[in-house]
Amino acid sequence: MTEQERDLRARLVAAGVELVTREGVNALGLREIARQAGVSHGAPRRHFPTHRELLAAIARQGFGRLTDALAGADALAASTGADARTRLEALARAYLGYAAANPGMFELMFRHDLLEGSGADLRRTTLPLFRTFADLITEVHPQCDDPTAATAALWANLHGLAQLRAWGSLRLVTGTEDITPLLRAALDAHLGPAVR
Amino acid sequence: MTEQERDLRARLVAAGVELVTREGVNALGLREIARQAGVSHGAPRRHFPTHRELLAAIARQGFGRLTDALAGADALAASTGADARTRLEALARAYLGYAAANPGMFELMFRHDLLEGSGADLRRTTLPLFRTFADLITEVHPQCDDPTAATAALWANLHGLAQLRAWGSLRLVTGTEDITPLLRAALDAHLGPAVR
DNA sequence: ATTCGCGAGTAGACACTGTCTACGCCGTGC
DNA sequence: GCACGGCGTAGACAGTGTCTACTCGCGAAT
Repeated sequence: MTEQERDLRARLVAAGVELVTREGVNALGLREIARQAGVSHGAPRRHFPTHRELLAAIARQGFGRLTDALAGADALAASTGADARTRLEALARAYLGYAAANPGMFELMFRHDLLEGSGADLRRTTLPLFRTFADLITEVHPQCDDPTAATAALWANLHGLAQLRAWGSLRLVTGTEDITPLLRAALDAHLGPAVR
Repeated sequence: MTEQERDLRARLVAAGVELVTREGVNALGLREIARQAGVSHGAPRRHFPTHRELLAAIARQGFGRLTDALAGADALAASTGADARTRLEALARAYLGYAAANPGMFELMFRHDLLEGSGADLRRTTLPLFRTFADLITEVHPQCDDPTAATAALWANLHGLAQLRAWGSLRLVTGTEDITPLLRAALDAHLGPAVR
């Protein structure tokens, strides 16, 4: 059983991932994905009742890869005996790095109009990711009275940096493509300065 | 000259604003906007060479309203003799309030795939908004060495809160629809605690 | 005053999309 | 040996954005 003969369901998702990575989210037409997978335009219907459910499956793959990237970055940082603050910085860099390296996929993942109906499932896949952040936050801020709020606020900051960079306004405002000073400012704000 | 007889260009934009406010961004088909304005589907082409340029004009209206809302909130706070920190809080609330009250418009405003080509102009319209934030930031943090980065980081935090709330993940994580604790955490992080 | 030109809106064609339906095909179980 | 059910094909259908005649009305120039 070769690559071409796997389950059509997995092949369609793989074709979609390939497409969204190479051409962006508006190249993810149902017929285009079917063409990419080498089947007729009616074939996806046997595996996904509607176009949006296929897109949701593609986005799920993206969330999986993002979670893997974050887990890998955290494991790498933890293996060097880094403290919680440094590990959080590694996580943040991994989040922004994924968004920058996969702009089309990142856009799809948070396009709730395309994922409506399966959005609840997708949102749930971010929960372990969130918990990783929350655990490190409570380690950095032991006497924080609302660690969930602090974690959500930091996550929102990272997410906003990713989105505004993708939109192009950060380069307009800062004059450079490099957002590491912005990331540093955000981390310093939420976690306190790096050196105390 | 009645409401129905104004320039078709303005009427199309008004119809689009109405549509996106009532039905969301995926109701903004070119033919649908034309129907809403009471003209044939070819009429918009005389005023907007392509569908995206019409959408960009609609989004421009949204940015204008957002800027107005922020300016109004800042003026109101300033008129009561509030300090910079309180005015920044009012601005932040106005930003999140606009995003919550006009979810469709807010989504359209940052959908760069729909606004490609006119995106640069739209981004520029956010510059005065950004300067308002930056001025207040330098007032709160006089000896900040990079106020632009601090301002961009705060803006990204607000934007991320707006987007993640629209996406629904904040409610999943915090268990409530109220994001004021998150906003407070973000403001405390970037500006320091309210009471020093 | 008549005619010319042109801006503006209409209507239809075209290629494309997502969804639905009828059909054929092939492997499995009785 | 045969019916059946799952899977992919192919066509129809309504809808979309864009493009191209076509018409109508009005202002200007002769």
